[in-house]
Amino acid sequence: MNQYTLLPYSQRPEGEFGGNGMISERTIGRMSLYRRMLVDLEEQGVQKVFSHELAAKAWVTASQVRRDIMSLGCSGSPVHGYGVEELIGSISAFLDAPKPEAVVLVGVGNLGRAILSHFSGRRPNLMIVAAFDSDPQKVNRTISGCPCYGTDELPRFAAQHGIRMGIVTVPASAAQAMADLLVRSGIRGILNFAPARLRAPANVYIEQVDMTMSLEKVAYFARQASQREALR
Amino acid sequence: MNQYTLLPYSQRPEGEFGGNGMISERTIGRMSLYRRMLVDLEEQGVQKVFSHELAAKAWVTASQVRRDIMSLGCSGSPVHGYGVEELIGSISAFLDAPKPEAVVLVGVGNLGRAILSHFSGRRPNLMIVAAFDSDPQKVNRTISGCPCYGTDELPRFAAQHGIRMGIVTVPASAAQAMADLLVRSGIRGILNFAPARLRAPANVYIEQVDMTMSLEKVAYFARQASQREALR
DNA sequence: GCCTGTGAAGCTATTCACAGCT
DNA sequence: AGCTGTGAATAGCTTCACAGGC
Repeated sequence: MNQYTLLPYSQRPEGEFGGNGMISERTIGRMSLYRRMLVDLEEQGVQKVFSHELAAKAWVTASQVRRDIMSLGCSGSPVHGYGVEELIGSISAFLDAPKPEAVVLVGVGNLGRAILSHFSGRRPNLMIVAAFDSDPQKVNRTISGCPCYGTDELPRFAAQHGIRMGIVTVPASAAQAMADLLVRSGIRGILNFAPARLRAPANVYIEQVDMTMSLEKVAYFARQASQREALR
Repeated sequence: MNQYTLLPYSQRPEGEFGGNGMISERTIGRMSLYRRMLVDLEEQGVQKVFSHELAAKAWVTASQVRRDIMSLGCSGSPVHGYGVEELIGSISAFLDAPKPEAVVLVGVGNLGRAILSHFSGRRPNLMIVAAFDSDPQKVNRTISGCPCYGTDELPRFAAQHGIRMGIVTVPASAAQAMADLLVRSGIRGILNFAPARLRAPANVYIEQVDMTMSLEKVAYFARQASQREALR
């Protein structure tokens, strides 16, 4: 048994993500979702919103919305609902760091470049400030407005800029090595697009985005749906 | 209340995805994961595997692995574990359609192109056979080995080729319209990368890949981790 | 009437724990 | 001794249902 062995919930190091009394991982995800919807509403000039309206947009139940908002410590009026601006403020105060945060990306392939351009200029408080790649052809260039360096410069760069988050878009074969490098560089959260389960010490949060798994899930359920229809 | 209103579990149209007696959505995802790991093992010449070995690779518990395999109707020997090849066969028989399936992609932007090249030639039984875009500049070209057509040709193409799955990589503002188009074209499963909650009739399965939400989750938990450390 | 806030109930997913086997 | 298969227990998440308010 090494540091990476999965422990049962009860034995995991105290304060595991989403654990005891804290707000759950699922709820955090929905907060992000609600905020996006609320920002849309605000742009449309809407000032008040009912839980069932937000629920319809987010494709969850109204109870769920009320629970989530409750866990924020926010409250609404039975007559007018929740204040859109106030809610955005509360969610942001809860989700975001006090200052904008810098993020690095490792692996400047097709997917890496797509993600660079996807996030470039999007979130002002979550910015990809540098990309890293082991291919000498790619370093010391600017890609989608983002400077690209060699992976050997990552530890120094991360320390210098106090980076806490990294995005991994290297091939599966290199993913674990890059994750280890990120962890050694002081990173505390990794968003991984490589089709490999990364392991890291318990104090590093890892979010897996597994497109192959997602596509296979869709394939399975699409087939189920077709078959059910054929039965009727 | 329209066709898109979210119903409580108990009232949803019978045979909802993952419902009654069926194998759960989570389990399906893990099947895909296990298979990938098993294929790796097979390539390394490994013939037998214990639940705890697979569990360590997939980053889940051994109980979980045994349960999942049980739900496949597969069984192993207490002495040697599970047969790698046999397990791959059972998972594939369960997950895959009898024949290779064709998939379309809508939205040939940066992300669309990245996904085209990501999946091109990868899964032999899940192939993106065509891409669609409303930009006339992009149509009638080949991108990453995949022909690109105008979105107006989608219904005909889908009907002709019996397409059941679509990948959406258009901007959020166009996503719902494209989902509607896919549904009208007979699609039964959508993998959506746009930061918008798509709605579709209950017989269409939708998998959301929300990169912004994922990144914000990572940001939140990375910050939590740092703060916990600072407390010590 | 129609909303919020929330305790209680219900449901699902995961893990425990151990019989059974070799 | 060490594994699988699985009923039972537990944990976690979502929804119900209703009091309280305007």
